[in-house]
Amino acid sequence: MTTEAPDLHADPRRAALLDAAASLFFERGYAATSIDAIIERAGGSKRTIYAMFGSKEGLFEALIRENTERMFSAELFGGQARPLEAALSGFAVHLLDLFTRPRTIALFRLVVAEAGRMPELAESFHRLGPLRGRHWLARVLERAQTEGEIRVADPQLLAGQFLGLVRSDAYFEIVLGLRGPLEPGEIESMAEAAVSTFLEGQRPARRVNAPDEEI
Amino acid sequence: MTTEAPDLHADPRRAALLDAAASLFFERGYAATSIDAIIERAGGSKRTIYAMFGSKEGLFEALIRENTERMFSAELFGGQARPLEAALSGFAVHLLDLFTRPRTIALFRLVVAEAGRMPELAESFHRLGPLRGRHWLARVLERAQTEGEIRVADPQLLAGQFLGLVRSDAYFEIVLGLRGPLEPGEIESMAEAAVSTFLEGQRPARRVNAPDEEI
DNA sequence: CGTCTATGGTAATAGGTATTACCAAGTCAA
DNA sequence: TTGACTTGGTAATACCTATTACCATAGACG
Repeated sequence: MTTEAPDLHADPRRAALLDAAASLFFERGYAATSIDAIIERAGGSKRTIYAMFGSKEGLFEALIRENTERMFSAELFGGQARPLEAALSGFAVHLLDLFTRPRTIALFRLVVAEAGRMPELAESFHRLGPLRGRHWLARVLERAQTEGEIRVADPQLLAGQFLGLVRSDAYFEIVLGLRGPLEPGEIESMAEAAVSTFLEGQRPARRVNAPDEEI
Repeated sequence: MTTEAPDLHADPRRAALLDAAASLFFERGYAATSIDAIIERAGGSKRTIYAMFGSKEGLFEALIRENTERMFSAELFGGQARPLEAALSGFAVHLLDLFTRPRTIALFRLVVAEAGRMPELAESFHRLGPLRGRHWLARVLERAQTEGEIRVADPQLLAGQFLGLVRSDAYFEIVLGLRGPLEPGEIESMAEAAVSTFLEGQRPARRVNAPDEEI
């Protein structure tokens, strides 16, 4: 009883139930996963689930929220902010690494699948997860503007552009299960390519100097 | 018996079943939709469904395939290819319009939800839908390279970058149900912004001429 | 006219579902 | 020891599920 968290953490029963439920929801989806199956994997009694989470949907919501918070932990979005090129590269690598992990993909699929029927769930996933990254990025872009490295009309819109550019089409394909998670080398080259296009564009005739161009 | 298509088209029973099934799957998801509910909405008998599609999954696959083909009809990806800027703008507008429609979003959610359990379904959705757009775009970029408008190392990768840039973060948010479909004005300004960043980049210090810059 | 096939309607099969109830066993503090 | 509580285990409730079987009708085709 030294410094006890109010609700979560350090309840092994609760953690076991959430773990079993997460792996089942991840592999079978929400509707196809039964409370019986969760109990069969975690042990214990259904009463415990209903006492702790109220309903199947309550269990699902708690699970999505806590997994989102754990996966998108704050350290990922706190790197150096200067110089801009390095900040963007580092952010892009973190983003690709995090977003393309199998567990992150499974979580995203689950949220997308139920987004039409559980709008608050999708909202909380976005707020606790991806939105934090976009806000951090927008702040970086705003600071770069005050230092004259870039001219920004709308930092949020520009941050959204950069996010899309980094994910490119590869994220789309991974979400669809058409390719497995990315190799570290792929992540780095995709991040470099995204930063380059974002800053310099693809029309070389208008570039003054193109530093590392192959002949 | 003049020019009869081999399997689909012009079978009103089949069309009614697929229509009812589509709207139910779209609003409830795959697992939560029952054959009984489909029959209740479309009329007829369950035997007919099993005679025509073999199983619930067969019905689902046929429905996804045919809806994908219809929504991503070829005309959308056949516009003018020159000048490059106009081609990219037109493509971006079409892409945003198509991808953010409620029916396209519902279809995508369904495919993503089952991508882990029905990989061939996701593959066929991608091949019959989004992939066609990327191939068209890659060809446009390749042609622009031969005309000297752009320098392209890997047309497919660059096409993927452009697709991500156009979708930006807005598509992500629409898929999550956080904002409704885009207004035509939004679509056009997002498309313009994407083309500009793609071609010119965001570092004005290195640009030689920036045509329409506000003071 | 008689088949043949496709369909609608109903019911059977063989389960599975979320949720609540009930009861025995354990846990903890006073 | 007493009481308050949280659990595990089992069973009941009141359905819903995909799939197959059966039968009567209806239209098509020779």
